[in-house]
Amino acid sequence: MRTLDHPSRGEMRLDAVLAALADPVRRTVACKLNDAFGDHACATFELPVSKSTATYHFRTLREAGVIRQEYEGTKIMNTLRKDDLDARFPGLLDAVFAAQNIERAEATAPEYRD
Amino acid sequence: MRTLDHPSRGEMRLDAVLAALADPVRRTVACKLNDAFGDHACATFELPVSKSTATYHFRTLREAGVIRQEYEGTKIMNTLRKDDLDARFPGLLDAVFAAQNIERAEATAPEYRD
DNA sequence: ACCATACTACGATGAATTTCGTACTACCAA
DNA sequence: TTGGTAGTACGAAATTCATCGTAGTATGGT
Repeated sequence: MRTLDHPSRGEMRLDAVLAALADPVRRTVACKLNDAFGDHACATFELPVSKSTATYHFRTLREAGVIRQEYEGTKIMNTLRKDDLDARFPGLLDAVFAAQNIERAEATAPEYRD
Repeated sequence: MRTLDHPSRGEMRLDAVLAALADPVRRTVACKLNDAFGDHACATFELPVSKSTATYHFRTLREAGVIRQEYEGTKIMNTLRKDDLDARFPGLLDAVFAAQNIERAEATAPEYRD
């Protein structure tokens, strides 16, 4: 059985979490996991990068503690570590997702902001 | 009179804000501006980097919209753009500062976390 | 006018990040 | 057992980032 290393709550570092979420590809992954319920295999994300680059981004998210990755047969199921993140850095994840939704809304709607 | 460019609220990008705050030196600057009241010249921060590197970090923060920089004689006064950030990305700054304080507390106290 | 102060601009350098292709492994299904 | 699927490992290239030193600019003070 293959397993992957994850940081414990206390091992999560703010540097790593912010750096993980600063990248648009990775932030998209985290947001999708937050919106969609449950687990999702890496392949279901349709990221604008190659397969090996996707592997790199998923690993970065996992090592920062943002997602949990567990083998299920030949697939890897990804889940957002929302409870752990909320316990470690309260409000951070929600604020980032809210911010992301604000920008996403702007991208498709007329711009009244400013 | 010398002036410096700042993004408007609507021009602030989440990518840039998160990247700015992901760096420990820059996050320290932002936190100090949040804690200490009012403006502060660049030189008062005692950062663990050279003067030209400090310039680079302050510029990065300004261009992301995190701080405002205004000349005052030969000095530059830095202020946290808290109102603007709160309006643009509600809760983000507070969550980051809270997270930073959690880590800072761990660094000096016995570790009961996890 | 001169000097000191506070900071910038520029160019260089090394480190880290992001990207990819190719080759590989593990697992499942027929 | 043969093949397909899902993802990794590794090495390489391109880009970005963080760092610095040196030289320079504006401002204020003496």
